[in-house]
Parts: sequence; C-alpha cells; structure tokens
Amino acid sequence: MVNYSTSEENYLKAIYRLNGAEATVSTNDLAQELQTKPASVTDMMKKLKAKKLLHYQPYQGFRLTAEGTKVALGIIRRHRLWEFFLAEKLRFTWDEVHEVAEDLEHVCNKKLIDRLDEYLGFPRVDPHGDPIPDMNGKMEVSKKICLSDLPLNSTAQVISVSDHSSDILELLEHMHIHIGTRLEVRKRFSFDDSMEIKAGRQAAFTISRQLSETIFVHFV
Amino acid sequence: MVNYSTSEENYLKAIYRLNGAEATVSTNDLAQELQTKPASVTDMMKKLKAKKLLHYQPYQGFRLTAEGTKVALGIIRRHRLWEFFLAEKLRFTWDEVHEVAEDLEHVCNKKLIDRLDEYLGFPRVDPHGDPIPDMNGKMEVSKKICLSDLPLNSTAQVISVSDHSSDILELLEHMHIHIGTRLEVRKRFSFDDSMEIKAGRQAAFTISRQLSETIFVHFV
DNA sequence: AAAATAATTTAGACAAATCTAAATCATTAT
DNA sequence: ATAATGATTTAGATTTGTCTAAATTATTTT
Repeated sequence: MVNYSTSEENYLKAIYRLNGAEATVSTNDLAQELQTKPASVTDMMKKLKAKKLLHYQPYQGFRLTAEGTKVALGIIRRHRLWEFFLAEKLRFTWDEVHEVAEDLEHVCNKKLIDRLDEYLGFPRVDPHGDPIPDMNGKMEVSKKICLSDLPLNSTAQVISVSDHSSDILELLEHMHIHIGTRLEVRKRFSFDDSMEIKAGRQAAFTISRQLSETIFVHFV
Repeated sequence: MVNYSTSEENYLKAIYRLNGAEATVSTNDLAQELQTKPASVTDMMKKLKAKKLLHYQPYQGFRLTAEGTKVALGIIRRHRLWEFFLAEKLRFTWDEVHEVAEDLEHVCNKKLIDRLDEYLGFPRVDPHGDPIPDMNGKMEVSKKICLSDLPLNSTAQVISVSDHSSDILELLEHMHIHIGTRLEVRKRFSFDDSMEIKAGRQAAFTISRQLSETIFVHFV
C-alpha cells in the first residue's frame, strides 16, 4: 500500500470527477478544476504516469489506470464518509461539510476509515446524495436523471444535488426538499421552463429551471 | 487567525513538550525529539522567530513566546480530542490512537474541533490521562507524582501513563489498572525496587520498578 | 493547405523543508 | 589560559510543487 501526497491525491480526485463526462481529460480542464496553471498540470501528469496511475501521451489528454481509479475511489470514500460524519454527528450543514472534508480526506489510514464507516452504520450516500464507495471501492451507481428531464406524472426520489452552496440549501430547506424526498412533475411551463411539482404530502408548487437542473432523481 | 504548516506545528508541539523540563530548549534535544538533524532545526528556528512564535538568539537555545504557546496548546488540544474520539467512538486501543492523531491534529478548523469537543462531552483528559486544553487554551494541571514516589499507605488515583506502547497496555490490562484506578502502596522492596500495591478491590500484588516509574498518580 | 488560433509542453525560476559537510561558537579539562 | 571537545550554525545541494514566459503541437478557418 503506497501513500500519495495531498497534491497527487487532489489531482487524482479531480481527474476522476472530470472523467465521468469525457473519456479523456484535458490539461486545461484539469487546470481549471484545480485552480492551477496548465504547466503545473503537465508536471504532475508526468509524475503520475511514472507511478502508473494514469495513461498519458503528450498532447493526448489522460485517463486513470485501474490502479489510479482505485486510489481515486479511496479518496472519495474518505471524503464522503467524513462529510457524513460532520453532518450526522457534528451538526454541520450541507454547505459546510465539503471544505472540512477536503482536509480530512488526506488522512490516509485504512483502519481509521473502516472503523469510521462502521461507526456511522455503513452509510451509502453522503449528505449531498452522492454514493460512498465501500471498503472494496465498489460504489452504487444508480441511474440518476435530472429533475428537469423527468417525465410528467412519474414518481421519483431525490438522490443528489449538484450544487453544494448555502444558497441552494436555503431554498431546498424552505421547500422541504431533501435527499430521499419523493416527488412528481405535474406541469411544465415553456415560457420560463419552470415546472409545477408535488413533493411528499405538500401542496403542489413551482420551481425554476435553475433549480430543476440542479436536482437529480431516480425512479421508484 | 494564521495557519501554520504541518512541519511548523510539529516543531512547536515538540518545543512545548520539552519546555516542561527545562526553561530553554536546545537545538540537539529538539533534533533528537523530532528525529531530524540539528541543521534543520536551526533553519526552522529562524523561521519561527520571524513569525514571533519563539524567542531565539543564535547559540542560546529557544523558548516559545506567549503566541507560540497558544498555538502549541491548540495543536495539543486537537491531538488529544482526536485520541479521545478514536478510543471512545472507534474502539481504538490505547497504543493505536497516537499515530492516527498525529495526522488528524493538523486539520485546523476551529468549528470542527469545537464541535468535536462538544460531541465528545467536553472530555478533560485523553486516553492516556493527559489533560485536554479547552477552547481558550486552558488546561488542568493536576499535581501529579510518580507512583514510585508515592508514600506508603496513602491513597492515590492513576492519572496518566508516560509510555504509550502496546506492551505496557497489555500489562496494565492484565492487572486491571486504568486511568482513574485508585491504589495504594503497601510495601517497598529495596532488593529490586519493586513494590506491593493494592488497586481497587483486588488482592494486593507487586509491580516492577519499570512499571511504577511509568505510572503517574495524584492524591485523592 | 497555409495561416491563425488554441492547447499543451518545455525551460528556467522560486519557496519550503530537508540534508551533508564545513565552519564557528561555547564549554570543559588540563 | 589554551587546547580539546561538543554544540550549533552556515553554505550549498536536493526534492516537491508551483509559477511565468517561450516554444511547440494541434485544430480551425479561410
């Protein structure tokens, strides 16, 4: 079991995140994601290639190797378990957990993380609804669709929210929408792409396009 | 509120620890304590002096300023709270907590630590019996004496153990001696400096000089 | 297909934290 | 008081991660 620096870990995590969208990640995208310069990215890519954590040929973009993916999932596991801990045990709100977990995730001790997992009751999703990889790096990938794409009158359940700011938290709290809330779309208004939804036992209400594009659901 | 590097924090913590014994700490002692070289210590001392965390004139040793002491106590607070968490919530044993806490202590977020403190019920001592500084850096300094110096037939309570290895843990577990155990010395044997003690409601038994010199107690 | 533009890499520099080896200062013993 | 010894500092090098500016490669446009 090799250990990686905080910097290496942040690069791996970012590549994993971006890799979802495209097959290969570009230097500029990664620089943007990590708030750094393209030249720094190139330097690090050489290093991670030498450690066999990613495939990389100059000018051709890069993608994680199987080993790189395993390492990235380990980091994501740590991050999301700490987020769960912070929200569940220390009463942190949604928008506060990420920043603290960014630091805690780099404390890499298998026993610590596995015991924390057990202590928390083996949670399967973090406070934003994102799945937590298990001890073996397995992660539930439920087929999630954007609320804005949900067909009319089909029931779905909120599984995640792609924006983690306090602004959206405030709005969701006000509307009593949480991870796990069941809802259905009653009507769409093409004027502004707003939609009327019914959530839980509440009366129907409308939400904006910005909001519906941020909420992800799955069918139940 | 300034942030310090992991390295700076480790130096400050080590100086605080050594400072207890002598008024001023020497380059070699600190190098020994941190498993590094004297030249590295001198470099860091210049840096910490520039940051007004310690008093230092070349060749004269060094000691923490008021600010340096405050920072050191903050690190010790974090370390000991995490040790308590690991032992109490994650079922780590005594000898396992230190190493993990060495990493966790460098995650510096006031809200995290204060909430953790609250969650743990504001513990006053860590699993080895060492006092935990509170939010303001105040720490209970009970007058502790070495068990080997305890007068005959006076009752005392175990408050800490200066060795944190698994070997001593095994022995103490076997003898049912823990932090908080009440005991008294019945007899001393000058042949090998062993002593007969009575702990709790157990029958009296003898302990070696090595052990009695490692256990610290206070009168009750 | 060549020119213009965008993306990426290279070259060279810097700060932090460390090291070794040499030089300097302080202390101790004669 | 001076030589020997030990402690400490300085000088110069190394590694990691970063940067800027210049050079190179890829892509797009005409």
